Amino acid sequence: MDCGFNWEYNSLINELTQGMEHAKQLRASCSSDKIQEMHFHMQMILSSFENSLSILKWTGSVTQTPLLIAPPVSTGAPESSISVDENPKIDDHQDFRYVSKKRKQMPTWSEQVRVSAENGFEGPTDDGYSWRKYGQKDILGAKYPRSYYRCTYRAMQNCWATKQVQRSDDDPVLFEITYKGSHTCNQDFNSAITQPKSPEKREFKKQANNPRMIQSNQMLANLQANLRVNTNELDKNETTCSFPFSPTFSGFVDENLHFQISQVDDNLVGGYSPSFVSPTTPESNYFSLPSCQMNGSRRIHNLHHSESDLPDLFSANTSSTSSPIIGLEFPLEHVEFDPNFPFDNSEFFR
DNA sequence: CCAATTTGACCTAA
DNA sequence: TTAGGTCAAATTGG
Repeated sequence: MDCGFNWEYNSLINELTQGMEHAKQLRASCSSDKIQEMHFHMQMILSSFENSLSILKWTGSVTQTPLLIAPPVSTGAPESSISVDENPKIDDHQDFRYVSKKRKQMPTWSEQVRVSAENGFEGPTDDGYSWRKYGQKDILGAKYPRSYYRCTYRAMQNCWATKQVQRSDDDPVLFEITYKGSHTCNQDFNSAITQPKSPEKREFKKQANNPRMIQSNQMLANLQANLRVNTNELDKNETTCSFPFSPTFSGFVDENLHFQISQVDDNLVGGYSPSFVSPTTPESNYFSLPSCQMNGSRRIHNLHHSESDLPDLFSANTSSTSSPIIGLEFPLEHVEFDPNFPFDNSEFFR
């Protein structure tokens, strides 16, 4: 059993274990009056079932896939481990540097996130995952540049999840976040090692004395009553969209966090998982164990985000991405709520 | 010093 | 040919 299959097996065990735990807690909640808690546990149980089924479906499909070929290990690029190309070129390093057909087949889904001014733009500062910005591009016809992020643990844990962030032309408080590929990393594990100060906090410190920022934040706070986090347009029409792990929960209000997770309607859940795509990158089926492990010599940063893109600060609202795949205890517990949320909103007030 | 971000160059797909 | 996506050297910042 190679590392990849091990991963699916462990994920499956993990999912089922979580499901059982939540079922137990649900049973306990039933004896009390905790409706919200019951709702939450029910969602988690459903999520566990869906994820488990997805893992099984995917594992089954992969074992029937003749294209799962061993790549040249030296490249280390994702495209090298599996290819949907009928004539995969596994010798040419150049062919693996840029987007391949396999990458294009990665599960893709979008979210529209509207800036919430509740609590003066306070909010979760991340979506539970660590992202590193690797590019920004001016897009033809778009007022704002598009930012490109990939998982921080790409090299460390061979996680090839990426996301693109595009601010809406018409509505500057609305951001379209496109996720490509699901996380195969265990960010819980990383976060357990250290919890460094988030870049948002560093950024805020930097900007705290900036009068313009103060004014902007005050003005933005005035929008408070009218704005809400919005994740309900998750690109239902995109047929290629497939989401390996179902949204974890929705509509859950955590009174301790003073934060409302946006509603995700039931149709959306159903529309997310029919065509399952690998919960892990195919290369994780090939690479041996070390690629799945942490590099202990490196300093591990967790829950950090770009300082330049607002949606990062709110993406933890999106139930679809808020839970780490492995080791999920309770995603909200890992969300940092930064009251000093830095937000370069100067563009609004030019 | 090290890690994250920025940004111009490069590559691919359409 | 060109727009979009990615790389990687330079820069920034803790």
